[in-house]
Amino acid sequence: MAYYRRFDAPPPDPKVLQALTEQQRQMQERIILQKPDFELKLIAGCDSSFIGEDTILSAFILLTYPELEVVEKVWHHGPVELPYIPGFLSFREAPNLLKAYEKLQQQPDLIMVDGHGISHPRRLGIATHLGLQLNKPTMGVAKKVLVGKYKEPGTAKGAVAPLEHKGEVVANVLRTKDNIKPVFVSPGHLMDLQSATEIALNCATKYKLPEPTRLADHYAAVFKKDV
DNA sequence: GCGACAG
DNA sequence: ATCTTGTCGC
Repeated sequence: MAYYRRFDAPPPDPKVLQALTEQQRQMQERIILQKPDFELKLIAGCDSSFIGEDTILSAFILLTYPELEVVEKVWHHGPVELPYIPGFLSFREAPNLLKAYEKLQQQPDLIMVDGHGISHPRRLGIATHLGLQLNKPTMGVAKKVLVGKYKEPGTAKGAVAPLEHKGEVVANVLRTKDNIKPVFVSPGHLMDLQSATEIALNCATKYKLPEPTRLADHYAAVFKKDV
């Protein structure tokens, strides 16, 4: 996939891009998509926000499942090294996410990431990337499509439509709230599409975003005021 | 050749 | 992601 950049941003170094692509090709072989082999009791949601141009703040919110009660909130902020390039988001955000993750007292059974899992040009969205690095089950919930085609799902909460890319169903377009734009749910690692979709829907209360990522998004903004 | 492109 | 006002609708 060709990358694009904002008209005023400096072009990414082709050599760096090539190296990152190669790294993704290697990670791709380690991806495991399977029915979850755990009982989901604790689920974490994570998200990052930016402070200015070169500082990133990542938050992890730990919730019980299926009650969805918050039991932990942690965050970490630091410098970012790379610019945002579609298809290479994980290299920009994962380092800081890992540091935030280490601050959790309890380990989640599953991590819900704000972004894509395998619904990515090389099946290595940030959710998958993070899952591989942590060797933890992950799934992605993205607000916009990155690759693939789909037909609009029905307008009622719970309606789903497959997102296909290169002949594979890589995500489900899921309506999490009546008459509201759907989200894109994909497995990250040690997870499967069916389970990820069910979990996303079970975590959808009265908002578009399922609670784990919605709260991570919310608190990332709140924590920003503390730095 | 012309679009499209997570956060 | 972020920069930003008012505004339409439940």
